[in-house]
Amino acid sequence: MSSRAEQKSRTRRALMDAALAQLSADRSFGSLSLREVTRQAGLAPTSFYRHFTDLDELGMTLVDEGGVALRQLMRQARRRIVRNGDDGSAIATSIDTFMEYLQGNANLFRLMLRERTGLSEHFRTAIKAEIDHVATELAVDLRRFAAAEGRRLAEPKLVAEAMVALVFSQGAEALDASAEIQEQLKVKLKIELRMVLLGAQEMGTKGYDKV
Amino acid sequence: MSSRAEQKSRTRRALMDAALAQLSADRSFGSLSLREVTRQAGLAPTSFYRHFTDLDELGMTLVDEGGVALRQLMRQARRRIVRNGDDGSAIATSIDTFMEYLQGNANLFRLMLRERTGLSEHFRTAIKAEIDHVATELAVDLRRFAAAEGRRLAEPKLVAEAMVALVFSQGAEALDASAEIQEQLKVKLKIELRMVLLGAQEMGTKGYDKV
DNA sequence: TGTACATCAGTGAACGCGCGTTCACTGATGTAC
DNA sequence: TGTACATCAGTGAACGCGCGTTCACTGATGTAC
Repeated sequence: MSSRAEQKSRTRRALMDAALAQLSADRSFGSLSLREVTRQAGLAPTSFYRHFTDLDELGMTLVDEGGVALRQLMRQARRRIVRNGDDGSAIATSIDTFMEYLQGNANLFRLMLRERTGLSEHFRTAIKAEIDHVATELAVDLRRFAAAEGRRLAEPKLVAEAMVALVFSQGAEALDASAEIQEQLKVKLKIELRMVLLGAQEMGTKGYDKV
Repeated sequence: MSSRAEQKSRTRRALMDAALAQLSADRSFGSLSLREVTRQAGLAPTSFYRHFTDLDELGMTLVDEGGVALRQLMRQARRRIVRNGDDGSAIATSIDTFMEYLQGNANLFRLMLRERTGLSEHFRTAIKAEIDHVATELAVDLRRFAAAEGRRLAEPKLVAEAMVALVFSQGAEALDASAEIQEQLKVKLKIELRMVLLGAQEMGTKGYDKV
């Protein structure tokens, strides 16, 4: 890459980081201003247009990045679980991996969580697609684990969706919590996920009793 | 109440309704403007100050209203369940009640959902408190139901929190969905809640096996 | 290697706009006698 | 009931401010020969 192109992509990155930094304060993406973002990146407002047509385009780029990071997270969790062997702590390992990821990508995650119910249809759809992707992959894993243990699991996709919903819900709380509170959230989350999995196994084994 | 005071409270209501109406479009509360709200309410911008010191005060009033509505919802669901007798469909009845409420108070619910992860610490704390209140009440009910049926239920509070998280997560999706999709979401939600409850009963009966 | 020209990331001035807030006001409603 | 005065919800003009966007520019980097 030419040094001019390198410089350009560095600046582009600086703009994205500036936007993420603003999100870490109590800001929704929709309340960001182009001038603030460029100011934080140390650029003139007009320079923004050399990189993005508007803030929404920058936002969608960040959502894409969040999606990529989520998939990395899943892969890493899977690798760790396999490495550990099946010592029955797949859930705990996944949660640990998730929480580590949360620490390292807090602002990216904040964007996903905040705009999932946020401003624009466009954003919401994109984020929903990323989350759905995670749930689908998880469903495949759950099916595989259940089969490997010779267990029946009712509705693996629903189990996965419920788990993802719970993880994201706790994740939102964990974002600005102290390390101590985060530990408590991990314990709670672990029990909640167990309940879902156990219930699904029961339903898979004994059929859908009314509750 | 004097007619002057009545008129004043009508205007106050009009401002709150105008803000809620704006939220129904793709707007987060933080992106509302005082001028837009007063314009929609048919008032001069300056009139706003006769009713609220700023938009945040109006917002907190709406959050309070959302909390009241949530409690009404719980009471209504409980009444219906009792009326139906225990035909084993307590979950279905609760979900139906919730979805009806969602329809009737869409904008209020949107505010709660959107600002739960949203702008200000102040808002988030207030909304979290309302949701926690719901979970606590639900935990009491769950404990009672379980006792009535002579079952053990592990961690009723966690079960309640997981259920509330799932209901709110699906609620967010249901908000702008078609009637058809909403039916699907209800079915999914019902199964997910069953899983949690069944799993908790298993854990209550057989102890906390590792998963 | 040296020279002449093209590209293009970043700039600074300028624009019109909607914003929140202030202020002194108006006139209907409420109150005291 | 009638009169004089007080209250106060709602107003319109005005303010300074930060915003997004346009435009013509600069000067370093890249390219052709």
